[in-house]
Amino acid sequence: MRSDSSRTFTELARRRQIVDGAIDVLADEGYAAASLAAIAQRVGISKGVISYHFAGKDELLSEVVASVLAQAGEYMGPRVTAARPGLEALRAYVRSNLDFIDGHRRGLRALVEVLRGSPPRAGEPAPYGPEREDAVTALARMLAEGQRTGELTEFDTRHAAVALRASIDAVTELLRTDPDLDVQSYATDLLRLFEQGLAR
Amino acid sequence: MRSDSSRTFTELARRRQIVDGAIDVLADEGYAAASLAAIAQRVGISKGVISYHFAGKDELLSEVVASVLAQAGEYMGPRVTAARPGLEALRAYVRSNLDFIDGHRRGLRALVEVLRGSPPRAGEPAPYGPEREDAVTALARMLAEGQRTGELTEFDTRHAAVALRASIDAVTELLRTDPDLDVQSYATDLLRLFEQGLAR
Amino acid sequence: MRSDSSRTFTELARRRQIVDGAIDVLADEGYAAASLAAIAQRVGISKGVISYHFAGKDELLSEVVASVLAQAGEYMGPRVTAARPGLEALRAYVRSNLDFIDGHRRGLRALVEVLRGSPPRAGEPAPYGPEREDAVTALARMLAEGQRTGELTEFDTRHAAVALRASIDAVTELLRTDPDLDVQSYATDLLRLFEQGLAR
Amino acid sequence: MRSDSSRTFTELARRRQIVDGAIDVLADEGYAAASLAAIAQRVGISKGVISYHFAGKDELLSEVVASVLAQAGEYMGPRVTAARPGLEALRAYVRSNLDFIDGHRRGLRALVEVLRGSPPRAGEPAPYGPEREDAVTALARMLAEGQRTGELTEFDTRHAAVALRASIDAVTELLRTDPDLDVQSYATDLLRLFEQGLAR
DNA sequence: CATGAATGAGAGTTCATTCAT
DNA sequence: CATGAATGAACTCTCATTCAT
Repeated sequence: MRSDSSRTFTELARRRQIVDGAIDVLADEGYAAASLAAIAQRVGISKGVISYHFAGKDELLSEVVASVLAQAGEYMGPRVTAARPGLEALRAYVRSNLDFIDGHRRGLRALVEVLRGSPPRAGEPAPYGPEREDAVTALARMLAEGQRTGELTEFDTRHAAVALRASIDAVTELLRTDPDLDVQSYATDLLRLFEQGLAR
Repeated sequence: MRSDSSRTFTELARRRQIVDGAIDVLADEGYAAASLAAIAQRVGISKGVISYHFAGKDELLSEVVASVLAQAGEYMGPRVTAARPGLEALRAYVRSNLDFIDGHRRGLRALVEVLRGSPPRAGEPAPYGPEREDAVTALARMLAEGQRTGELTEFDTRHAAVALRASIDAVTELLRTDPDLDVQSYATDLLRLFEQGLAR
Repeated sequence: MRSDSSRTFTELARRRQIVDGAIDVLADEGYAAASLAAIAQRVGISKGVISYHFAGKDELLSEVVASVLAQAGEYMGPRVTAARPGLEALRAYVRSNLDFIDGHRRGLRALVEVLRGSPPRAGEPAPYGPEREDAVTALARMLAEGQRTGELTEFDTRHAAVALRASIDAVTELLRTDPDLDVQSYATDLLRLFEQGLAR
Repeated sequence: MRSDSSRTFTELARRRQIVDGAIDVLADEGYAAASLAAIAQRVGISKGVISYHFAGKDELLSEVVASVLAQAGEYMGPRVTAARPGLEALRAYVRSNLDFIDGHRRGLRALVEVLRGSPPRAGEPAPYGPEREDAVTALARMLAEGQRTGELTEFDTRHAAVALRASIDAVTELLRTDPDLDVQSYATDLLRLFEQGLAR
């Protein structure tokens, strides 16, 4: 993979444009309908351009995932960092994550489509499995920090992290069928549940 | 849809065999690779046989889902019914559900593949969305029952049900990357978390 | 081809039943939709029965054609024979033919479907070409007879026969789009046209 | 449907080439044998190319029909227009139509194959039924014009038009079994028949 | 840089036919 | 006699990819 800095400005702009088009198609029509032809049409370019700028469909979809994850990181990072380590950081994490999900529905929808649609390849880890694992691990670390500060009781941090991440991720799916879901309220309830459930 | 009783013994056996083959392929190679050709090859029959016994791929995949859900129902049903309504029933639900997941990994893997892979059709509800919704609703009812018995405090039962179902479902995904996961232990932790989190 | 007399009564009844079913499907749904499965379903038997009673689909369709042609012959034959040779016989031919077409729309529709749908085989005469040719020849003979009696002038009888047969056959097609067509009136006009056109 | 002018020169050439190949296969082997594979093989390209240039088989076959009809129009139009309205125009119509049929046997053969082979779709008019109807109507109008000029007597113009069109169309079928048919002579006989039959 | 054109593999589906029971 | 079951070939169509221009 070439780094961003090795690319010209125009090239980066084209890639950005294509990735955005892919997100649009994925969000609106789903993984199966997100053919290169459909994406090219949405962007208003020819299929060849995509092949020219991306090694293949896989790289394009990776870029979609990376793009959304990067945005999420940019949004959540400062908020979590600003919080006091431990319970407060956990709250910031959950709140900012759900805020982000609520505010970037299309991007999240596209992300989930790629995660769900990508076929596993024999002999390789599940597609985007490492990313998931990293997220769980990071969350487990925050919970452990809460234990260290004494705000949280003893429990298996990985198990709790798995449950919490799943509970957060469920919202994207939920929003599809119920766009009027009050995400803020869900965040509050989720935090109350986990705080009380994991409190000392 | 014809009923089981309108089918001959041989036909039911073939359908069963094909459904099992589909589950195998789905579990091992994922949704995208589960072509009729692949399934037929796995079973050792020709593609035409599948078309002969099923109206189409959709019906076959529906049968895969129905089959696993029916098995789950058979396993969980008696255990939940036997328990005292309220908290005890909730415990039976979570335990038996995770037990079932642990004991039917391939079936669950296949189920998830179908749920994830099935492309949405314009103007229709998300594929198997109703089934998901039903599961959440059933769980919410159990939580409400716990509130009525006084074992659980007041909270949004739907929100909690969403989180709990997501936390349970996460296990199937988890088992793919970590087959050694101690599901029993996860069940215990999950129950502790939710019981304490939702207790009066 | 076995003769009728070499068949048991039951067998003949079954063949009749299947041929009638084929006519129904052909008339209602067209050649392309007239699969053995569709015909078997319409009759209420299994596909195998058809294969048992007919050497193949070709023989079945031949039988459909033969059946309708035989009916037409039974209807028209006596009427034409009863007429005085020459112009009167010609009138009887055209009238009774159009009468028959008008009264056996489904059979004619089926007949036309088979004639149109049957794919030509390399090295063989056009399907049912001989039957068509026979019909033209017969008609040409009647016209020649009219010339001999002096009722008709000199002209190429084959050319006129071709035109007349085509003008008659056109009615079946016409009836499809315009079921209210007044066939009697068409017959009258057609006869006037040809009589005057070919009169001495 | 895109217009010709929105297509590149190369694309138009390819479409032309494919349409010609389709005509060849249709004329030589009939509708049933005119699969995309057969057409592609005849042209010497891969099946995909056809799908690339045509939305589907239907569009290709429509193009075959349109192509032949357009050629016919180009040939007949000026000849009919140049003639004095009434009987003379009618003569020009019949003569030029049969001339065209005689000179474009393969195209006509292909046209007839498509017309005959195209399966009817439930709820829609018969395939290319409107085109047929238009042809009959146009002919009826010419006959009516002949009545207005006093060259023709009173009769049902639609009935006569149906018969005349059928008599003309019969030639294509006839040419298949009898390639040596003298079309000119047939045209002469047909005109004499109809002129005398419809004359005042 | 970008395009249009072409490829070829693979998808699901249909269907006439065969055969053991 | 009749059936249900199975076959295997052929069908149209889709799509990621490649390539000459």
